[in-house]
Amino acid sequence: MRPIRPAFGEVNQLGGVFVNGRPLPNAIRLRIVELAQLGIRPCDISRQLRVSHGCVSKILARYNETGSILPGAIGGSKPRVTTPTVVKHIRTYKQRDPGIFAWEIRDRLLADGVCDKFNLPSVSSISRILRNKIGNLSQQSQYESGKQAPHPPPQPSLPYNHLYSYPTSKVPTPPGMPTLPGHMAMHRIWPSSHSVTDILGIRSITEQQISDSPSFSSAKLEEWSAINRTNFPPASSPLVNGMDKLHLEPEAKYTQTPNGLPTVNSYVTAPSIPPYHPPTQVSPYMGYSATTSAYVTGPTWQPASGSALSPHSCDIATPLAFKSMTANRDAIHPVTASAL
DNA sequence: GACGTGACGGTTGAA
DNA sequence: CGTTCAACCGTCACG
Repeated sequence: MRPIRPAFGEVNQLGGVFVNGRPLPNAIRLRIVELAQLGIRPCDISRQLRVSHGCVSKILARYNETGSILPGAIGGSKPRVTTPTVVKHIRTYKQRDPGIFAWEIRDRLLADGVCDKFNLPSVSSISRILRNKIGNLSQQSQYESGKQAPHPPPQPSLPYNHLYSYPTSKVPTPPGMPTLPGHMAMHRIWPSSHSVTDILGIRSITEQQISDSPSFSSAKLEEWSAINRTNFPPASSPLVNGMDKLHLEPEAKYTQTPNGLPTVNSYVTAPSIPPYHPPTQVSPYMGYSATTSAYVTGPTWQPASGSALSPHSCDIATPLAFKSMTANRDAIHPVTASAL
């Protein structure tokens, strides 16, 4: 499993609880964007949610840029460009033309469709490959060329390369590919994504998944995780960035949602909203959950009561639809969490 | 006072 | 299986 994480994150200057190195719960992120959309100033959002203004600024900026409220993919490595297939092709080229230059190989990789411009190895990479992996080409090549087609296998490479076309989230904005405009980013693989528009107005897939499906949990999560960096869907590559950010890792892992979502409660005295209660099901990340709840339900955040709200609570008219949606999520996410 | 930004200490996950 | 490395995180402080 994972190392036991700090049972109680840390407390920032505003009194908010956070876990160093980890993203804020999606609920909070969502809340930040929501409030911003409602015209609340970032500084007020910061104070209200007890999130540093730098963070608020960052999240809003990201949202404006990508249309996603989700954090970027954390960890992992860039997928290698010099995949076995690529190496194989390079070898083949070299075999066929021992005097070929690295840049020529590069061109050929591109021309032959072995690579696209985004996963095309650099000349230096090719040189390295030639040096390290195909160094003994002369001998090896003869041997291999014997059993391998003289010409580069047309397709076998495709699936593989395809997979790496836009490697991962780690390469959100490949050279030549400008960061996606927010609106575009929002309508990618997961249309609903986390756009506030969707979240506030339209029932996004997410919401549906969560609120419509009582059993929403592992299945959907898997589905989501499949979108995550780990199992990156190659097909979505061009829009990878935004999509990638849809990974729900933080939410899922932290079980933050049950607690994190709550936010709504603080703003809305919605009778329909179930009283906030700490999840009884403990996930591996319970620690964080707890903190999150503290975080969210901090002193001025008394969701359950619905009355002891932050000063702004009454000023904000959160759409009812959203309220209920959130309430639903609130109720359901513990399951999600436990499923993990 | 509001806000953008970079340093910092931290986590994560593929290699 | 532990380490490395490069990505990301949020906070904080500065301007």
